[in-house]
Amino acid sequence: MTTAHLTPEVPVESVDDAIATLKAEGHRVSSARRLLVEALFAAGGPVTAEQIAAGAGGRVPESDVASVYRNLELLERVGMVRHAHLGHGPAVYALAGKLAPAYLICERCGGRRPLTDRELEPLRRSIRTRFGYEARFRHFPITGLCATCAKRFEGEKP
Amino acid sequence: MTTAHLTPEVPVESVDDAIATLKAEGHRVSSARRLLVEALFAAGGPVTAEQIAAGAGGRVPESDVASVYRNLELLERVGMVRHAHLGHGPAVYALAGKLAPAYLICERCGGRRPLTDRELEPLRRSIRTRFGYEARFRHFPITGLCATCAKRFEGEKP
DNA sequence: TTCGATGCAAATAGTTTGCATTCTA
DNA sequence: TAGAATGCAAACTATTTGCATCGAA
Repeated sequence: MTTAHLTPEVPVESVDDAIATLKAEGHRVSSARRLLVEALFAAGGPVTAEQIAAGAGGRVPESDVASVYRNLELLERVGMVRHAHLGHGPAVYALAGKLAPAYLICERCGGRRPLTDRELEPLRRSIRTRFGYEARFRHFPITGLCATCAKRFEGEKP
Repeated sequence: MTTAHLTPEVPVESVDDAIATLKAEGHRVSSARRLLVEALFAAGGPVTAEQIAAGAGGRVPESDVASVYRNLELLERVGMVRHAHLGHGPAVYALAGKLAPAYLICERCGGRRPLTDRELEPLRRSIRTRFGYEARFRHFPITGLCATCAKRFEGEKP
């Protein structure tokens, strides 16, 4: 694990923007890096490293998973990418701003409900006030039961 | 992954109590199972499967990791044990009631602050009211920055 | 004496690392 | 053309599974 999750987000508008940002930070731009950025834009939302390597978003010949991981880490250090663990499987990665600041995930049906910063603020404030923590909720999901499953669950276990 | 996290907790008072519970449910009691239960009681709090296999709590010769995992899963199905993922490493397991219902974990220093059900209730209520979710927070930590690190962090990134 | 439980080894998933080669700046 | 980045293979961590053997009931 790195401390990349403490990096401030650096949103990029386009592939070219991303490439320019990389160059500006003194990094080289290889075809693997360009493909990665293109795949992230094409995906538009959270994807796994494996998906990207396999050619997410229609990109056919993608690069090696090892390179994908290495470059995702670079993009994350730069702030263009963020990742989260939304369950037991592989981590998901997305361009800054394309990964919700938090997710409610149902332990029963797996349903994923993204939350906005606005929706999170009351929770954050409550935790700040009562425990002195700056809760982020970003790296792991808030697990529980969605309304539907909660109802069904009650019924099954009376 | 199983759905064991939906199992209601079945607290046990002692090793003998646990053994009796297992028998009552029709399970056999092997020395590996007894050692596992003893290790969990000796640990008193969250431990990893590896730690147990290595002989946590002073138990010297413990059993194979595979058996430890298999038996932890059994105990979890029965409700005597619960596990959580508190970070990127291995899962931690504890006897029912010995694992806090949620943890605040600092992304910076790694500090772990257990929360009580009483402390969690306002958060749960808020989420219930606003999103219709029964949030549990049990399986993954609430990540963020503890008061100390939040202060230091602000200072470093003005 | 039977079937469940064990230990061992091998498989698996996700991710990381070492290294010779390739390519960018 | 120097040094960074790549692909490939191998290592690694956490966990699961197959299977022959063992042991509890």
